[in-house]
Amino acid sequence: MIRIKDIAEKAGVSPTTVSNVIHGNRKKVSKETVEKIEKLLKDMDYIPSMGARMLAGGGTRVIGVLVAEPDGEKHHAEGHSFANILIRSLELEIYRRNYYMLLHFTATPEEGIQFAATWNVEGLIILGFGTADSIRLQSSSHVPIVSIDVYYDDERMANVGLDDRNGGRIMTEYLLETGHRRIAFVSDNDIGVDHERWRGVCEACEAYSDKKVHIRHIIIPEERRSRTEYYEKYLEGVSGEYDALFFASDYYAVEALALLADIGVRVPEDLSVAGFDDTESARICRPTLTTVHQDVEEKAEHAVKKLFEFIEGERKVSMTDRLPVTLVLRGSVKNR
Amino acid sequence: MIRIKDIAEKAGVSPTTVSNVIHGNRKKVSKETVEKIEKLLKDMDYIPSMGARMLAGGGTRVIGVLVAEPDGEKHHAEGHSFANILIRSLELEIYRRNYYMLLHFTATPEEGIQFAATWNVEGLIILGFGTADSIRLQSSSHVPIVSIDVYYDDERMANVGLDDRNGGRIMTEYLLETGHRRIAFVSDNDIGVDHERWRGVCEACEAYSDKKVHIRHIIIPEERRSRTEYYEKYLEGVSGEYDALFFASDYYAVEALALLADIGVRVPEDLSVAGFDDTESARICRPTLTTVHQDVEEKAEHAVKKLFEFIEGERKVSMTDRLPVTLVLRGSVKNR
DNA sequence: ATGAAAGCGCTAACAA
DNA sequence: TTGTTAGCGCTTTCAT
Repeated sequence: MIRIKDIAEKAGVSPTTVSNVIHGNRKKVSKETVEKIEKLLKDMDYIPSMGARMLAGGGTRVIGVLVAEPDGEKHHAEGHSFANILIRSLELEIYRRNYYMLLHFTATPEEGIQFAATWNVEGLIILGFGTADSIRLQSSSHVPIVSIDVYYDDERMANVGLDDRNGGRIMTEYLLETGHRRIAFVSDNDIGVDHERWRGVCEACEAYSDKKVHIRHIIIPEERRSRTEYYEKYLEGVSGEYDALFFASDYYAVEALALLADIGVRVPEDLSVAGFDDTESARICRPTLTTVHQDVEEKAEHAVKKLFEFIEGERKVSMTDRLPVTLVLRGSVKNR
Repeated sequence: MIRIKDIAEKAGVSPTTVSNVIHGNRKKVSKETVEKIEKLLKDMDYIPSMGARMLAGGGTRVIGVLVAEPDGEKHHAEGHSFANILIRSLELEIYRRNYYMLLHFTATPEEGIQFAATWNVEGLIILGFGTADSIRLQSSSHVPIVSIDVYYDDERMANVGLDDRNGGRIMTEYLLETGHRRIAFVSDNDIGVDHERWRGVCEACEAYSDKKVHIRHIIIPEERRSRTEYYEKYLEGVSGEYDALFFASDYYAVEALALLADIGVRVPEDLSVAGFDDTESARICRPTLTTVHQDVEEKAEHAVKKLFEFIEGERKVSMTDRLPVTLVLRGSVKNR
């Protein structure tokens, strides 16, 4: 292992000078020295020791990414297929800035805090946590934190999410315009993101001229088994009761598409179906899924950008950013 | 921040003793002292400094996970939906052993090596790399490395993968038994994993009594656009030419299912379709997909277990492990 | 423009 | 069973 000291000796200068060159403090070093050292650094294949760096207090260059681990269940990991892309994009963005990503799946915020403290991370990106847990994390840690997809009562927390309400609204407007009057919004909860999407649904209906609109929010079980049981009971009658089913995620929508096909309900002829997210599956299923598009990579980029604004001491970092969503029209919705 | 020194002072002992308690060297410390220190550690909320630990040479407790970044393309990330679960399972296993996972998506092996050296990782798990890159990584780094899903010419590298050949074989045997005689194996390459699966296909056919069997290996473009174009040209005639299409991944199989539906080819009536992996999508598509099941979590567990056998100096670590696969019969294949 | 020196928190070899 | 001590490689302050 080549140390700064080794380079210094070879160059006939002091370790301080080498350190200065490494950190680009070029005002303190003569041009010739800089060049000489830089060549040596390369030739001798110098690789910094993160341990020493961390200890010496130069910053750890570690960003922690905390992913909420839904208590021992794995179905979630499968459902949220974009967590994959998100994590990848986060790492790309973090590494681009010469930082490193320490990824941890944590069941409790407390453990997450300990994790962050142990590594003395310079910043934290958290995802999948509820409001309460996110606040707990924010308040018990003093490093910059950016959360993804959380809704706070006040707007003092740094967060990047989607314009979920608008997503709910534009899809519902579209459904209304295409003649749907009995619309069910289907999600597995009524908090955070899904609550906002549902509010968007409501707003669109309230603003609509034709008041003979029926909407309902159906909450389905999150756990797959229970959900299947639920569908076995209620899916049969659904096409008589509703014109359109608007699911809070493509995952649920695609699943429903299959189950509807099983019981002979034709989509979109008998019933329209819409999703949210625009994942790969929305393009691959049949009929193709009309859905609300979100740009996951943009989300990651934005979150990292924001985190670094914090880290670099930017004063006026916006708190909650809601990235835009767009409508993607495909085959699962038809004019009535 | 609470240091070992602080705890030591409070307890009236030396830092060494505290360190010993922390590391469970209980033979060197009296029982009362252990208890006293442990209480203090908890009460004062001691959190170790990884930087200091790394520097002092007690091991970094960092495992690097290197994921090959297919040159700038993102379709891959979407396709391999199990990378998600794999990474999560890896972290869980690593953390269970009180280690930390540093995740990095790298375009070149060289960068990966630098990454590993910078952090002085105690071990490396690599995935998505080809044979050549994997060997390059193995030979230029002196930490234990376990690769996932790589095929080496010799068996000197530590690797965990699937019994891919058997997977290809059992599916093909099943197809033959159910009366299929013209079978195409479809993948986007003919190396590594896919090559093995294809060999399995061949072996099954060679061993089959009825020799009037036609098999072919079709290579489709990896890039989605080109693949779509390819399908537009050739998919039309496929049901006349083959009885069954056996795809090297569920992802491709499900995609084909949709495209076949588009052009009016009925699966399984006109043509049987099979996949490999048994991902979530195989259950959700219609018809449901007959496929070869692999256990991704087991793969992760196994890889980490193996890596730690190396780290702990185990001499007789097996080199290549091939985890079992099983047949999953669903609706996309029918008796002919 | 360059260097000397202190110290970050911890571990481990050695002493007591 | 417990303590003393010497670094690990780097950054940073203060001299020069």
